[in-house]
Amino acid sequence: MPTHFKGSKKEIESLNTFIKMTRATESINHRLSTYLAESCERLTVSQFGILEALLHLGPSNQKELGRKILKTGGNITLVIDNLEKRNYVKRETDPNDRRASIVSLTTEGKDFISGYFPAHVEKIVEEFSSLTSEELKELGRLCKKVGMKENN
Amino acid sequence: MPTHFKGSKKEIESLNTFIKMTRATESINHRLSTYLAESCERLTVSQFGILEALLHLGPSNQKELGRKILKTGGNITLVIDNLEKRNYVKRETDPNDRRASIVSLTTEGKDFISGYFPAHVEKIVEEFSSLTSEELKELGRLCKKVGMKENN
DNA sequence: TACTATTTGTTTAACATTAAACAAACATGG
DNA sequence: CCATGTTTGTTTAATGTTAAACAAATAGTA
Repeated sequence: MPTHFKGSKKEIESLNTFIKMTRATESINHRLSTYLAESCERLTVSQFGILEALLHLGPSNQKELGRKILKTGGNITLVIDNLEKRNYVKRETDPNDRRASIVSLTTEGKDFISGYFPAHVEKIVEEFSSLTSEELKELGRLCKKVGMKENN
Repeated sequence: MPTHFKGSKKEIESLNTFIKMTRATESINHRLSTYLAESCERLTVSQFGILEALLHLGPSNQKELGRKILKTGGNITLVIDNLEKRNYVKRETDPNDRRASIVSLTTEGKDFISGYFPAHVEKIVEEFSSLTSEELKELGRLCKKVGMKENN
């Protein structure tokens, strides 16, 4: 559903692209999130994000994890609390800095995420299956170009 | 930060594009949301979304609004409750269907949203200013193509 | 060494978000 | 007309999300 706004060509095009981009991202995430919740009772996208980060980065402190998945400190605390409850991760005080804790995957967590990840990848490939290889690359390039705006 | 995943070319490209797309959308939304909260004390993106929809569609029931901004019924109730508290919207029972309520902008809400909206547009134009006209259109086309996947 | 600035995770408050359950109202079909 | 199915908004429970405030720990400087 395009915007009802009446403005310059540039304005309308920008608004419409923003809407399409937001819609597409939300749709994909919704589908991924639904599939995830079905595959592992009520696991959420943010919890998955932490597990994924730990799988690839290895044990990390909360600050690093927050930076990796772009969430705030308070949020990380909650998400990790809930993952701890599920016994997917454990926290240990960092011997080098007692303010910090090192978060790592438990055996259970490792088993889950390494088992699930290929299905996750499969799902994502499926989400972009309507695009050609060239289009996929171009979409990535354009998103990166837009997202880089504030890095200058 | 690209994925650490080792897989086929298609898989890696899909994952990377997904990450870029998500990152870009979140960045833009974060900046818009910050600007919005500064412009009107603690107004949230979802509240703005309802106001925007009402500005363009006129008085609507909650179901329509939920469909327009792609949020669930329970969430709409909360967001509108909070907008009502700010006296930006009002609810009236629909005379044709007593289960439903018609939500409309108050004078205050109308003043705010019609005054703020041009700045919102300006911000979005700015967010996409790194793209050429052609790129902007192409980004929109690709996002639409991806997002349409589940409409078949 | 002492003081100040910075950092790390936690807590708090307010709001968002979903799925599921529910009640009232409406629509449909026999 | 009545019974059944559907719809609309609300409530509930669980989780997410942010900014701000805070305390403990660390780093830097005089």
